[in-house]
Amino acid sequence: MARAATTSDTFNAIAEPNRRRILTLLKGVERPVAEVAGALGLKQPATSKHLGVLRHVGLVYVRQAGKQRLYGLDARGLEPIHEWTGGFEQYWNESFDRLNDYVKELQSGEGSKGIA
Amino acid sequence: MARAATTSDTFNAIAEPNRRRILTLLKGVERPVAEVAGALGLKQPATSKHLGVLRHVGLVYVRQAGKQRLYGLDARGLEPIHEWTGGFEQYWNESFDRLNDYVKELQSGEGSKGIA
DNA sequence: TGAACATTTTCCTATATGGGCATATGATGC
DNA sequence: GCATCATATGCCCATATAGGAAAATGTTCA
Repeated sequence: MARAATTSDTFNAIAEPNRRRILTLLKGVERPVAEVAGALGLKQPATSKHLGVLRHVGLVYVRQAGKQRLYGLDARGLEPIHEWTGGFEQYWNESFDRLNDYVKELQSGEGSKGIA
Repeated sequence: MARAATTSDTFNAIAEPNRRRILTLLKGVERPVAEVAGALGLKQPATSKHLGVLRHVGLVYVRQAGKQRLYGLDARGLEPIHEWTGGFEQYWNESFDRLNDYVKELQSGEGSKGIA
């Protein structure tokens, strides 16, 4: 089984670097596809597909403005991810100490293999 | 070009649901591979591969303990993601208002196509 | 050294992806 | 309706995955 469809999972949607760049580009500003494409250095069709994925997971909305379609940010979908990672906050501080202890253990001799 | 290798990008590493479950399982507890596999309902080799990916991006460390290899959480790699999503916090509140305005605009008649 | 346990690695398959190109669809204004 | 601009879709390719099965490697202990 391959990975879960990017179109249904926000984590997967933002796993693609260009899509993260798009979200950043849309902070506070609505932009037409061509403009996003230019900023990314991608062809318009590729950009359109990325926007489509972001739209499917709801991170972006579109509205018609004349001949153009303006894409805008709907960041609400990022909150769950922020919360999920936030649930590890207590550990990424603690990690330092624990790993330091582990390194010390290695240096004192009886550790087994390499770290990481 | 396909997506950046999951082995080098934390965003990509946590895009896989089972890997997220693994990280959760390792909160505050080191566990041997077999135990993780049991909890996930995956075969041991598949689990080993997921742990390998997490190890490559540094979200997990291993240490030998007798015949077993105990995996532990190193959550530091999640902080950048927390920060990245945090950079959108001001927008996921604002989004409500903006989208509400948009919806109102649609209902009042002159909007163009569908939302989202 | 050899047996037994724990985990990793290799090989294989079905599937999903990103991007390019060419083309279809949609929207505007005449 | 028609020509034109803006975007979306269909098709193709090279590549990356997840997971299974089988075999290889590593570790402990007698």
